[in-house]
Amino acid sequence: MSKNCNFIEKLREVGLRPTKQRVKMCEVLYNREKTFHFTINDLVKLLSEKMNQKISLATVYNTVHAFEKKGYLKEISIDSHKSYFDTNTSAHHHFFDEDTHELIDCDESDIDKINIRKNITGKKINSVEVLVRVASDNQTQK
Amino acid sequence: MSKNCNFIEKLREVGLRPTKQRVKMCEVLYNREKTFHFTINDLVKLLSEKMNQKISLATVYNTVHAFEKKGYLKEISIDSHKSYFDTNTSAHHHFFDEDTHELIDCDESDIDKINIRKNITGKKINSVEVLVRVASDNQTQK
DNA sequence: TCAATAGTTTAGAATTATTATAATGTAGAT
DNA sequence: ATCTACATTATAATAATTCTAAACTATTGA
Ligand SMILES: [Mn+2]
Ligand SMILES: [Mn+2]
Ligand SMILES: [Zn+2]
Ligand SMILES: [Zn+2]
Repeated sequence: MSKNCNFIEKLREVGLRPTKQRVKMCEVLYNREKTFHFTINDLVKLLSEKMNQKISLATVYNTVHAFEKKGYLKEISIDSHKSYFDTNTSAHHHFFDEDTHELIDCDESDIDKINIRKNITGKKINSVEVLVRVASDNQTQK
Repeated sequence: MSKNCNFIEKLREVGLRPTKQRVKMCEVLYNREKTFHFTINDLVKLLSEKMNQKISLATVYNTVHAFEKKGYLKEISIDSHKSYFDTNTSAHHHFFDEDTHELIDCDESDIDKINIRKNITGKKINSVEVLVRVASDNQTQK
């Protein structure tokens, strides 16, 4: 979904009722310049800051999964312990900052197209994604 | 750890007491031809099949994490909902079969070396790993 | 306009994976 | 054989997520 789009209309278009919770979540998720990467916890915190009435945790989960199913969010696996989501649903690569636990999108130009030479019989490739883990390069004095 | 190595000696070398639970876990994990990819659940099932006395779940977790800390297991993130481990601790890429939830190692020759053009100030690259998701290519008849 | 209805929200309970606790057991040293 | 630090274990605790069922509401069409 694009910044400053009419979320009420957009939700209707994809067959989701434009409730105030969903509209507010759209605003928080999509009214921004750049891709947003978040955990459910991040999102709950943001929502409680930006809304007078709190949205229930169950609704946040329901809505995130509803948006994911409609193709407006994508789940990213970087940590086996919690789920990360991404408002950029296209195929793309990531940097993951192991200090801050932040995800950063790669541009097309950052990494060449990956060429897969192996073929698994009877299987087709659904996605090819690179994860670059980075961390502070401060050395402990030697 | 290599196949048919002396696990008792090996454990001692790295400062882990060679208890019967640890030795049995070594056998199950490392006495095989190929890399072993598993979840804790897989491992518990295997162990209970191959051992008369059962190993407690807490011990399985403790031991897996002990082996990971010593560099004999590596955690792989493909699914935010459970942890996968890998007896191949070197830097390498994976195929993930979304039908069977099986991980398959890539060889060096399967994917060219990834060239990262982007640089994140003050951060060094710890790892670059590719995950290729595959699934059955049966089409629903058109 | 205003019920009827289907879809939505919600609090709280349930489930699942994982970690912590603390009592018991044991490998290796003396 | 005894000691002691380290390990194992059952169980409880925690954390993330999903389920449930009752209350609520957006939309429809009489
Ligand atoms: Mn999920
Ligand atoms: Mn872990
Ligand atoms: Zn992204
Ligand atoms: Zn592997």
